[in-house]
Amino acid sequence: MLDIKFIRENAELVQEGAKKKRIDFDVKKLLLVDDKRKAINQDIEVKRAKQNEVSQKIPKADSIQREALIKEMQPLKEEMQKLEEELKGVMVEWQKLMVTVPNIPDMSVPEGDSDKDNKEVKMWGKIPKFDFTPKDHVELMTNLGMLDLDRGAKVAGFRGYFLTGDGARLQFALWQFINDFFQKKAKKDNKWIPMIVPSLLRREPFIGTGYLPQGEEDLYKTQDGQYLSGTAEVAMMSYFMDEVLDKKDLPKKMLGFSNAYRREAGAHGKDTKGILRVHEFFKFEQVILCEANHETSVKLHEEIQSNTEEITQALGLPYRVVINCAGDLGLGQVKKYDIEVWLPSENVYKETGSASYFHDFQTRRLNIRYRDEDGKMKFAHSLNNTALSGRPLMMIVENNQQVDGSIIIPEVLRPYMEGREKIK
RNA sequence: GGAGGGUUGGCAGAAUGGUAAUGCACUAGUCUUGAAAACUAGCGGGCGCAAGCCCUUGGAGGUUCGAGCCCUCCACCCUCCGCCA
Repeated sequence: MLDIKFIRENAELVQEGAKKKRIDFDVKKLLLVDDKRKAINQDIEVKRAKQNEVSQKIPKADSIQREALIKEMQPLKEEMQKLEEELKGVMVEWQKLMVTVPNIPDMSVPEGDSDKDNKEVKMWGKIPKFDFTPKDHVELMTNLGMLDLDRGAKVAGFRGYFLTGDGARLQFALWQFINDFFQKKAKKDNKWIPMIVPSLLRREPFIGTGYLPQGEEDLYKTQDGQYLSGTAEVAMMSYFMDEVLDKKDLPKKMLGFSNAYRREAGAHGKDTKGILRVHEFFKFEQVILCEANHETSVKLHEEIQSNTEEITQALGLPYRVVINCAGDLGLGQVKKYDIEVWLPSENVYKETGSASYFHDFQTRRLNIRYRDEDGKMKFAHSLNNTALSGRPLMMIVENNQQVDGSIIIPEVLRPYMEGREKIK
């Protein structure tokens, strides 16, 4: 959500931003509705001032005057009721338009229509060269008893899977590694509070983070009206919903762990093999709330990005970083980096995480504020990045495979795997 | 599932249906070598150069000239009972 005042004063900028994001949005239409809103509002305000004025006289008046005053107020009441009815209609339209106003992409965000236009900004590691025909993770993991897709489908349906034996152990090892990684960071700046967060959530957090009302069909919904979230971001960001934070506690840095549920409604035929695209997985997520300052947002954005790169490097996974083009940005995002890890079986880099910042787009919706030194209330800024999604597991398997089908365990994970070097 | 109680500013906490006290915290100023204390002002949001006006008591409706207060529905919190683990 953007400030309507800001939109009014920067209509052109907002329109340009929408265009750059390839989002169909007409700022003029909103401003027209807003004009109507303001006009009716003003009319009501004047009438209400009159009403307040007379109402204050009534208790002090004698009974004859009182009768007269009440009689005088009756037509005013009817007029106001009519105006309020009218305003209600305008407000419905106004609200509807307001939640569709996209945040403005940063200057450094490249033009483009889709993820094909994302720009590579960094590459790390060596793509493995195999002197044998590499296998995909399905074959490797199934052979090693790490993954059971047949029973996954039998029990959970399409895209269902079980991680078994060393598959489960390796996944646990990754989680422990991530947790320790951030514990070490926490020792330095006393931040990075670990949290285990719910994924069965009320509607408000999704509206607040910008996943609803647009993404209705991407989410699972329960018969009680809650939704299952596709990322811990939704719950973590909403943790401080409707609260006022102490400025001295900022930035808040949180490391959250949760289930992630994705309907993948638009991706029925896509990535149907293996566990690249699944309906349910676990994920570590970094979320930061900071002071309302662009430079601070940018600095922390780089920080959470570098955290994820450090992790990926520690795991020895070759990756590249792309800056998302404007057409590939979400409604609220100002700028986004994707980190993509090399997937040998498909000969491409595949996304494993995504780092974005929002300025106060989310916090305005979620009503997360802090009191600044000047005594004023301000909406905080928010950012988030994946720390570890479900994908690195299969990336490790494919990149570290040996000719005999065994898997070299990344050194940093060995302490969590009884010191073993290989899965065979 | 049943019964009852509750939700007011950053926090605590008042308000016979007559238009949101007060305290604490916070910010600025005065005083002070500095701090504390004391004093003064500000301290939810919007419009306005200003005077000032409007909105704001969990949310949505209703009754009324006027609703924090009365009525209806909803959300959440607490206590007890039942059920399950």
